[in-house]
Amino acid sequence: MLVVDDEPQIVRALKVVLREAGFEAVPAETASEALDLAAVRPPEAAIVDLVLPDLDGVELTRRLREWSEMPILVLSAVGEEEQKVRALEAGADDYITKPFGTLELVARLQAALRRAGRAEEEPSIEVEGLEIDLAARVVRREGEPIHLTPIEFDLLRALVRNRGRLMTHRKLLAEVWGPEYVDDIQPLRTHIARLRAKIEPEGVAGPRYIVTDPGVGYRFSA
Amino acid sequence: MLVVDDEPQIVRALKVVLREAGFEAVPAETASEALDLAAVRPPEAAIVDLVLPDLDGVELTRRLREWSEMPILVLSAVGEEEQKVRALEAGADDYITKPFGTLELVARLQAALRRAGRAEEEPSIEVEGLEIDLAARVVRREGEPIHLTPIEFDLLRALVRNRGRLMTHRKLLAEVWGPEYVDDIQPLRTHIARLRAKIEPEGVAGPRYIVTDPGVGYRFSA
DNA sequence: GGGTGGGGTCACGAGATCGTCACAAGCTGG
DNA sequence: CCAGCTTGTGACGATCTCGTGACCCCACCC
Repeated sequence: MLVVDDEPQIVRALKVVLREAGFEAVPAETASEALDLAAVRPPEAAIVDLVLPDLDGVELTRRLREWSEMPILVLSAVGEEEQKVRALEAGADDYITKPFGTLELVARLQAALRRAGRAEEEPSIEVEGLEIDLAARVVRREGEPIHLTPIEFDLLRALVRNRGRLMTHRKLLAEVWGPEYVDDIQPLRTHIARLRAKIEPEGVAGPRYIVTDPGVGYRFSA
Repeated sequence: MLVVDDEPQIVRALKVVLREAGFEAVPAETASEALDLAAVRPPEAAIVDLVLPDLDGVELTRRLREWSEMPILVLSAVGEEEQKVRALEAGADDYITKPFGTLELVARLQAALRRAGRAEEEPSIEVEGLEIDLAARVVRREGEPIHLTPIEFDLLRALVRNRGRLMTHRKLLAEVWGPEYVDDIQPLRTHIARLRAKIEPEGVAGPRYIVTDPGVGYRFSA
């Protein structure tokens, strides 16, 4: 995440906000520095202030667009319409006027990333040889695809989405079967057994991924 | 260009602005009317007011996103941050607060359209002897052209564009037949069978390309 | 009017999936 | 050590889902 601004306090604020949202901020003070940084290690997206010491943000946007399709957000204190139009026509993905809410900034950034990176953005999880792609609905063990029935997959998904955390019997039943089945524990046991038979490594004593918390529920070990 | 707003003067203003920018505005006064219109003839993009008589703009956005990836711009008089975040998280591409400049609106609309079109598909795909030219609507097996009916081709295209990923019955039905047919599974089965008869190699046990995930949908094996 | 191609509907056999049950094994507290 | 509980698991039948061939309807074209 490239952050281009010559005001240190803005950069510092953005760094904090972005880190909280799970992004790493790479700062640049000038347009030329930004272009150099982007060329060396292409960032996932750029946040560009309109006012910079050398080139302005619109021109920087244009230069970046010559070779990159990364999302670009332009920040500015002035809300003048002509500037917005120029920035957007230069290829910016969004134009945000200061003062802006940090939540809004993050939301707009994520909206831009969602648009741009649908192909690359994979909610794919890998844990020690087990690979789970929630979007594609594919599970692989050591690269080999494993076929799971709908209930098995839903069960695994519920556990993986809360990996590390304990899922009570009732929670799992409510999520997979529906809230009216929270007391039907036996089918849950059966399906956990079937799921383990498919994903757990053979020949090892005790389950590796899905561990039982006796009397309470199951958890996916992180 | 779908315009959803219950205030006639806004709709009239948008119509003029959009026509000047080269777009045709299709007006809808309520969310349900908008959903119906979009289902019958999918627009290139939608401009949605936050306040509507039936559902609010955020909910409408969510409904549209269930089956469409068209650009959606949300308009609102209130500039409250929480609303913006909700709208963007629901899948909106931009959030514009009234009063807005018409030039800005058009610029943001065009930015959204540019982004949407940027993710162009590869026009031709080949997988183990099966060659699919999306642009020319031609399919070849071992170099021999195969004739597919419109539905068969749309079905194959939807599967191939998401190869490796699972396509649920509902997704396929929404994409090929339209969102109002998401429950008509039987025709889907029939057309999958016809499509397989044309593209799958003969004499081999089990389908090579289009595999079934019982109870969930189909996937094009990668 | 007849022919043709596309697409929906139906019925039925085959197969996959799921819940139930029975039983063995393990843990726990007395 | 034993009774009582929970858990894991294999077998089995009921049920749901899928694939498929036959049929019909409709629009279009000669």
